[in-house]
Amino acid sequence: MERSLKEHFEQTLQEVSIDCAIFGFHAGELKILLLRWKGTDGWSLPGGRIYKEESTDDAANRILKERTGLTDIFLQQYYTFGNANRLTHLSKQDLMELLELALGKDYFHDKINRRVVSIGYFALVEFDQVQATADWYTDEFRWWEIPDVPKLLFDHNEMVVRALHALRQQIRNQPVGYNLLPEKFTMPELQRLYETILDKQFDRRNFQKLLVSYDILEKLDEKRTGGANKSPFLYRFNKSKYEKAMIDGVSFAM
Amino acid sequence: MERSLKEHFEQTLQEVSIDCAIFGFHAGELKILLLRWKGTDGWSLPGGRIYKEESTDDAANRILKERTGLTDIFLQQYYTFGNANRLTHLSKQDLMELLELALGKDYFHDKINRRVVSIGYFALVEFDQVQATADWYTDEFRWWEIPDVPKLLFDHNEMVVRALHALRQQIRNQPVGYNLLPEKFTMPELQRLYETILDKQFDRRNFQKLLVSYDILEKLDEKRTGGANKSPFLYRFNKSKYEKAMIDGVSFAM
DNA sequence: TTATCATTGCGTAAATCTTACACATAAAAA
DNA sequence: TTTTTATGTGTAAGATTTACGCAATGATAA
Repeated sequence: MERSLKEHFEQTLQEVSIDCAIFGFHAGELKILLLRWKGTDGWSLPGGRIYKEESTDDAANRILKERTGLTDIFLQQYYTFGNANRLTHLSKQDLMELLELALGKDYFHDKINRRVVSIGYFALVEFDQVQATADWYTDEFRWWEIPDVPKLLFDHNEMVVRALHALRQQIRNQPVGYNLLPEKFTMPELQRLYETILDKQFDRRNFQKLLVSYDILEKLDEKRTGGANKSPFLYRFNKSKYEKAMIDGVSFAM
Repeated sequence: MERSLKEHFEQTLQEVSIDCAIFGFHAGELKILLLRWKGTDGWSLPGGRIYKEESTDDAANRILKERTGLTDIFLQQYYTFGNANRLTHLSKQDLMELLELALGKDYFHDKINRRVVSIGYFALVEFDQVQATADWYTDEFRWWEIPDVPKLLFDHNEMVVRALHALRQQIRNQPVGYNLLPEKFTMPELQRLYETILDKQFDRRNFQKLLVSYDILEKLDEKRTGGANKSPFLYRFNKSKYEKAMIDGVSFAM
């Protein structure tokens, strides 16, 4: 009995990885950071493994730091992917060729035949702060606008869809923007962020009223000049009030 | 390079398990199914491992079937637990004694020193339909009312808290009741279910109006007699409308 | 220099949704 | 037969959300 238990456990050992959907906001568009696998045209989300002494949250933060240089940013687990066939949504042939190119012959046999569980995290980062770097597997990174995201490796398209869904869920119950916008921003910029994430237009007067009602914004005396119109005021988040609102929750019901 | 990659992967192999918070509703109370480990007084959530050919969802459904005899019930992943120390929230000493009792000497060394990632699922079941059975590790099962849940093994108290939170989130965006109530039920019974899950009282007239507005209920000609009062009408869910509402979502904002 | 254009700041009315509450009625118990 | 308890139904007040008007400002074009 004890022996069979032990064998049973060894049989059910898994590869567990973490994949991060890293969202940024730039030029009025929501973007996601993708990596291209070495010598191929296959793209995927940044990911990695969990070390022995790490929690999954620690591993996700480490991976994020390795890819973007950033620490202390918003990062949240949203779903764990464990379809038995999640590595083979491409044809096995195609996948083998890609992985062989990227990793050398030795590896792909294991990779394809072992099941992999992946914990999905999503992160919100300030676009301009990111110093992206590729990893072992990859030799290029690029920010993609959400509608332009190509067909990705493995089940990563599903990951993007679910991460986006989680982000949209998030925005309706907690404030969003602290990690996505620069320190100072205008109300139209904040609105554009919400509109982009939710893919929906809002009345600017009602939007302003609602966001001001959260009591997390400080209106500054400065204005943003340069546009061919009346200069909008700059705002910034009050960090402690913002954090309180993250805990207490808000209701964005537009 | 290829070799070190391979070694790296072997080093990061994980145990992945699934733990299920199984909620039932009986005698006006929300209850959760717990198992007692063999020869000990340590309780835990029902759980198990993932076989090679299974998806995590399949594994969760299988575990649920093994413990309750039920198939086709509401089951949803809510969080993946991966704190490095999640098996040692009891003192190592205490845990070793418990596991040795339950499993024999051979096992516990592995169990304690290897990190385990557990995918949390919660299920909603019709209490009276459940034929509960214990598993390898355990020799007793019992339904516990939520406030009475004792200190559990591992990090399972945190799991219960998070599962309950996920259930409460759920109920505010999708209808609940199909799997928790018998086929026919009265409006006060449905209200009691909502009140128990959310731990909050509602005005019965407003509750009825809101639930009726979802257009998922069929009012029957029958009444429930026996109470020392006016007999309430029986209702049942219209399955197709209920399923549509599960997809489209509802807003329970009381 | 001045008029025009695009967009912002600010405010109010209408519509909708949520909450509070009242009275008649039925089934069992006294 | 009367009392007790809880149900069935409806309406008004309050709060929130949505729709929309108009004056003001900064850049640009005339």
